[in-house]
Amino acid sequence: MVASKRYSKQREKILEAVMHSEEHPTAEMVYEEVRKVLPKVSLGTVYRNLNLLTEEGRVRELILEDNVKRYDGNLTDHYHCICKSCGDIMDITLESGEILHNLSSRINNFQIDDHKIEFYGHCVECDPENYTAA
Amino acid sequence: MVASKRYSKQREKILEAVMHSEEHPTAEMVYEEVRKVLPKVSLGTVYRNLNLLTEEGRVRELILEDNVKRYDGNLTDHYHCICKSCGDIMDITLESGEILHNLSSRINNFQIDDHKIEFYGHCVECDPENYTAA
DNA sequence: CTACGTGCAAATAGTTTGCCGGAAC
DNA sequence: GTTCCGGCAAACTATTTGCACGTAG
Repeated sequence: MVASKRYSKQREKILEAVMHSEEHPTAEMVYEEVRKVLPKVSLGTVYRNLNLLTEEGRVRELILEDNVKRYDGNLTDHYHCICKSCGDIMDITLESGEILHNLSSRINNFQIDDHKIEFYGHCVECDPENYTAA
Repeated sequence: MVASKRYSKQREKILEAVMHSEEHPTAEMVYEEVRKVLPKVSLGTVYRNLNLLTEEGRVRELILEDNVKRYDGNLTDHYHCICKSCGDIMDITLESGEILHNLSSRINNFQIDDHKIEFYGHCVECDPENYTAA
């Protein structure tokens, strides 16, 4: 049987930090945030709890091109846009999910459970000129 | 001006190893492969040259959920299917590229240059039952 | 001959883990 | 009181880098 999870202030604050963040924080960033309210928290605890919360499905892990784990408190179906200039990561919701699923159901020899899409480009702040051209 | 690249047997063999591999090898795997023909090659050299070849666009870097960089000698537009059981990574070519681009052009405040899709699921070898059910 | 590339080992970044004391229940 | 959890530091994994020597051009 699975061990029951006890309450801990650390875990609570770590979850809050992810949920309240808009910036898909790394473990390090969560650590800095939690430290503001629990100055004695350790980085190890942050890592342990982020893994635990991920396993429980309370947060989502994100691995992008920089090979650093990021965390996302948004549990709804969505994709990500990553700005190649400022590194900003924004959520987008596209109805293409179904379309993709339909398309991909045609793939032979592979049973698809899930998919992941990332868009790379530039956000308005970083490249406003492109918007007139497009 | 960019420094000109000299020939080196190591670089040649490293590129060959990636091109001839079907399994999207990690640096470690490329190292083992190259060691068969150049036993004195060092891991540092493999990393240095994989980065160089990536910059030159001669191979492509792949970052999946496991925090390890992989390399792909297939430079054509394609996506990846990752088997959650055996970890096998297979290439697929989908015409959805255009469809996706069209869909995604509707995204506001973001100029999309590129996108990346990964499918997660099970390959035939790992889950043959699903194919009768579907 | 003059860089550039390699081998080697040390350094770094991100993450995990063992141990012991402290908190939850 | 028992068991889980956190703090700390050491360990680990993947990758990068400095240096002295070798090699391409």
